[in-house]
Amino acid sequence: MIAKVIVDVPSRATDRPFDYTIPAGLIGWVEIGSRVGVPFGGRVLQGFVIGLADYADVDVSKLKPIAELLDHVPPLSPDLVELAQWISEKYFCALTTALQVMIPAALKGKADSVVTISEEEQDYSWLHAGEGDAPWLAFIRASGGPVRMAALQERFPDDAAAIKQAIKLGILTEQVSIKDRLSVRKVLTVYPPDNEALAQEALANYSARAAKQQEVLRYMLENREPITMSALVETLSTTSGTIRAVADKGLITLREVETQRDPYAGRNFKRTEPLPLTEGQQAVYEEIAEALDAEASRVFLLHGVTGSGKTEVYLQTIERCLQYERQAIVLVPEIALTPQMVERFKGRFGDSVAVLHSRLSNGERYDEWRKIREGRAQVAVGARSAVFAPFQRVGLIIIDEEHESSYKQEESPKYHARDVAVRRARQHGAAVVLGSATPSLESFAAASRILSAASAFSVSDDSAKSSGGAALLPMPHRVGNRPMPKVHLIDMRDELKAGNRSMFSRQLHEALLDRLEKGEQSVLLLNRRGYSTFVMCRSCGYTAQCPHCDISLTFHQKSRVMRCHYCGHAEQAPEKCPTCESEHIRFFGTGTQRVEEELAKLFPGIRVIRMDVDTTTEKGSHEKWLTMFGERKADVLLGTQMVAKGLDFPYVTLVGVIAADTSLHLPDFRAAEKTFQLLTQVAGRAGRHELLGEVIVQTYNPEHYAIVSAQHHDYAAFVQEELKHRRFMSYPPFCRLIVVTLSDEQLTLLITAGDKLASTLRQLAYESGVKGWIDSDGSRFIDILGPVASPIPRMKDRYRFQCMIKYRGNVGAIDLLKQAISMISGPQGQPPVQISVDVDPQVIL
DNA sequence: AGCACGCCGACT
DNA sequence: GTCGGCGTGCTC
Repeated sequence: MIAKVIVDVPSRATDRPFDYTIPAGLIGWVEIGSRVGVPFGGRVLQGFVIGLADYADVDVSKLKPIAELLDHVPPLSPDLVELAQWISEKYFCALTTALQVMIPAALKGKADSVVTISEEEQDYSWLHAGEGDAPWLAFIRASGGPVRMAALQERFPDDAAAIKQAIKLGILTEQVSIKDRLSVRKVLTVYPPDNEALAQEALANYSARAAKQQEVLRYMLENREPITMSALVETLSTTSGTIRAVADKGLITLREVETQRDPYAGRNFKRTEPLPLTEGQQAVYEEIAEALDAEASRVFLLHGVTGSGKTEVYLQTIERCLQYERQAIVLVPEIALTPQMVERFKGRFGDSVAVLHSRLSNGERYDEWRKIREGRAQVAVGARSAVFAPFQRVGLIIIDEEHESSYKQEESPKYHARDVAVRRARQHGAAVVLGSATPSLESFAAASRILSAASAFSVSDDSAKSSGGAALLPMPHRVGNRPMPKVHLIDMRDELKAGNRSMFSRQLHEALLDRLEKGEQSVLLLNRRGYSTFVMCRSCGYTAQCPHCDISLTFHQKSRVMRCHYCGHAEQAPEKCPTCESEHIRFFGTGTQRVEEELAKLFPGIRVIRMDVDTTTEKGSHEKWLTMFGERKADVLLGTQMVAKGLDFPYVTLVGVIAADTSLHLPDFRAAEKTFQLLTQVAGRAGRHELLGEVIVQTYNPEHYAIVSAQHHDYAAFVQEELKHRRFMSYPPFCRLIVVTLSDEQLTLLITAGDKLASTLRQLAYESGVKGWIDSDGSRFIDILGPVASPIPRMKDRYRFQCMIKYRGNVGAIDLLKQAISMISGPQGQPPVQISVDVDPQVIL
């Protein structure tokens, strides 16, 4: 039996299966999806088995056996291995990279080796200048067994060469194995007496001086249940020493017991029952239920206005799904994965919910993952990567706020969770529900059949035969028919004309004052996308730039340090301008900070919670602020994007947007869409309950369609206008994009390679039979733009150029690109410069 | 990615 | 004469 193994080296040259024999002892254990340690080029690496075969593809004499099997149960299943293969092809990454994102970081094994002395009685004094054994050799001898290589290196850092030599000469034998980074958590547990008669007797005869010990013993005899040491200490208000003393007498037993970490341990989630559905919810529910009943892999776009009760629909469709003994995955944008959100799922489904988010420790995430794989959880709620939750039979995948760009991973593999979800659902015959108040144009186009199916959904690229597309399920009304909040646009140019130079318009000022008097709460959004805190000289215009990347340094108030977001370079902020020596160097602090100061000035005694990167980096701080706000310990919640998502506070009756336009004019074709989405989302935070809500939007572009449509809660109007622009400019959803970034330290090399890639690609496209490569009817075309300097032209001392490929229809763009790259690469496939590919990019800044 | 093999400069 | 620079090639 031969195992096809993908080794954990993410490079083009090794991105293919290598064959290994399976040692007799492991036959039957090694499966597709197994994680193994294999000898590879003189060392032992972690690898994944992606196939089993009777015969090897290479000469049998070259084969080596698998060195070890790393898990009893394979961490991946065949369907996930297949999904990884799809990801590596579609998103242009090494297969091992795709496999790695599917397992928790705790299982990313690293080689760990031990050495032993091969022949004990030899005289090795010749190894070093002195008498007898070298100190490191003596150390190994003294230990009497295998010594960890890492320990040896740490203790004898100067003898690395000698130790290596000894291994080579066969004096030392090295044994390598893969060690996981995971630690199983153990808890010291107290067990009741085995011998009750003896214990009863001891209890009666306990020395009067050991009352506490007696109490411990009595407790254990009465309760007869194992209890953790810490809990026992707490209940009897004693010390572990006392308990140990009882154990030393042999009356009770102490044992280390493996436990699961539960990040939500000790939290009681109030059980909730399904709510009666409104007519609109019911109709949507039935559509989805029908697909669940039929085990049909269908995609639904649930377009529900803010406050229309999407979550309740999710909960009830999940319940339906669970009835078929199939599992459900719920994806939520990281930032919306708040305790409020988790509570709703835990409240309905209790312990069968596993929660996966980035704030968990490696160990916690591993335990939640195991809970899923071992069938103890039926529902997984999590961010992007939860789409890989290792369920056996997925019946339903829900993607909440499907338009969020955080579903696209920006590092390799640069996958989009929405597209992966659709693909995974197809494997399992599962339904996909994409929910949003402001669907992405791509999803909306797919659902409303504006375009031919083949160009609509990313997934339909590889199967023109599948109908692609999605079914549109609208929920246009709020629960209880609550009105949408009234949105006022304030033209800030008029404010300036009227002599108001403050960042608050007179209307917003008044409204804030009003809420303060009534004791109601307000949310203030500072739309700060694309604007960071930087250092600038007011006299000469100098701005502090990173010496390695062409980008402004970000100023951190606390430490007065300027830092580069891309490479981490940091330096002290200067006292005076380094070019003109002027003292007028200004630090433009975070926008939110300035707003906070202004608020304090205008409204003395106002209680403000500020949420931005500075105040929410600490673990749990995000929750802390929101809880405080929920308890009405503040009048105003001020923040960036993060205050716009999924929050639901009954006393919020005013939402103010300080500058709606900041994201409108970014050089990104999605700028208008992002602005519309943000305004709509944040407006939805107001008046969700009994109290009516009001929204005040300050802008310099009160006639822009993105802002006007948001004012009228008119998604359809926005889409109609935006689609016109997209069609005219040939952007998604009217075509698909691939951005290829080339980077190198040498500019000349880079330019040559860039030109070569683009011309090769154009030639290939021309030859590929897309006649004239721009098809006149527009149903199929491919267009190659560039190379041009990237928006960040230099990063980490490397220059960057990019090409953009626009295409539509089944033109095999990814294959053409693959071909072109291999044509400009060397014989081993080594590219002349570093090439990184982003398929369906979300941010084109 | 690492590591070995291999062909040209400054040293005991 | 050798030690060692890192270019090229390979890892089942």
